[in-house]
Amino acid sequence: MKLKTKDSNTETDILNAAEVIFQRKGLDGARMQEIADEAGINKALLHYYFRSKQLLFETVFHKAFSLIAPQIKAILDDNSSIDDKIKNFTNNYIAFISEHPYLPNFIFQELNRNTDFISKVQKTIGFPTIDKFKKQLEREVKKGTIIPIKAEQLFINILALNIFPFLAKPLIKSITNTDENTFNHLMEERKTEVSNFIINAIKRK
Amino acid sequence: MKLKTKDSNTETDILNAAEVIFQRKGLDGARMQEIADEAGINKALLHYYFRSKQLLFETVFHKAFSLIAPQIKAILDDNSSIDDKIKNFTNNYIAFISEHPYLPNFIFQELNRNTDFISKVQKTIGFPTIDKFKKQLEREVKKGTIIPIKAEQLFINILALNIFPFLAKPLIKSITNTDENTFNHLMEERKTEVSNFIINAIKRK
DNA sequence: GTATGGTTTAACCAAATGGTTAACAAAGGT
DNA sequence: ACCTTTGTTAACCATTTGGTTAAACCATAC
Repeated sequence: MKLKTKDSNTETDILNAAEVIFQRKGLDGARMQEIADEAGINKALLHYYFRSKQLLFETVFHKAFSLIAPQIKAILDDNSSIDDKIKNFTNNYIAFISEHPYLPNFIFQELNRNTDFISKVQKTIGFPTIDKFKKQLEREVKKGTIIPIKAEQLFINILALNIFPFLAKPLIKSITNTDENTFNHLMEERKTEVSNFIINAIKRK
Repeated sequence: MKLKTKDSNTETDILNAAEVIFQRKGLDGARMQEIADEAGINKALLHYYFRSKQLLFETVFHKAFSLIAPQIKAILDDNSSIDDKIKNFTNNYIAFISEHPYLPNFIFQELNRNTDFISKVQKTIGFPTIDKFKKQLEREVKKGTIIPIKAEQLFINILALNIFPFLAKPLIKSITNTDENTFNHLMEERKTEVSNFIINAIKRK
């Protein structure tokens, strides 16, 4: 028998369980019964609290996306220097994902499967645009501290180098023939490796 | 009524249809009936030719993976210089994916969902390891033409910068506020942008 | 022509799945 | 004590889904 403490009510139990199952199996692969089991409750309760699978899923997705959005916002809307943005994002993001390894896959997969999610989420979350970053970068390029590069391309590169390894984990582990520990060690190294790489790439010679 | 030409038999019709549906919806999201409709045949024929959904899926996945594997192999096992490897892969891969935009998502998603796929595929396809590339890179680093960097990290970076934009397409389009055409144009630019970026990053100053 | 073999289909089936219902339990207010 | 609201459950339901079957179709060989 499950005892409820003050901070463990059924609703958050369900959300936590749904998070685990959806991130592991995706929207289509997840079973409502499986989520109920994971939460240790009756299946009908899922519908009592969240009406439908779709709504439960959207709640989970929204929550997941809310965790990542601010970090991207930091690159685009922050007042720090380009160098600092790169260093901070690299360091913070890799640390963050190491705690939530399923998150990137979950988000990108469902974003691709259901394209209108992004417009839905865009409305509810304060969603960043690239404009400010663009101006900042143009200033730096004009100053001559940075080689000419489009803001869009640099932004893509920053995201790519940080996020991709976690999306491609099984492939990378297989090709580089590394076990879980060695992979984690590689990611740990990337906290500085990646920012050095980027800064080196855009620095004037 | 569908006429069969010499090179259009039912089996390849099914494979083509399955490719489309599986890449669009994933293993769990795809419906056998939908694949049959796409192929313009009776659902029972799917089982006549491929026994089960799982086997049909594995055939499609295997085929998809076979398209990408040789390109990765080119980085790792080729005899060309590091610079050429980067230039060629960048140029070829981006061109290739522009023709098969669903491919990367499909592969990485299912690779994450079903980890033992990779060992299955590894057995049937001549699958590259990183050893040769590692030695080549160590030689270059010792020569002093390239800054010190681990082969694993450089390899990850090359893949990341090339593959990630296609995985993150919906997010990127949304944040950079670009339409389909502009996105494609950005990718076209990356054919040279990415290799310059990488080479700049690893070149001795 | 008709026997033979692979190919294709409509109809069918059992299991699984998201969702509902009605009854019951707990909690809280009066 | 009694009633109302909220939370929880077992049983149930309609539909969907992967898969099967038995009969029909059709080319080719005899």
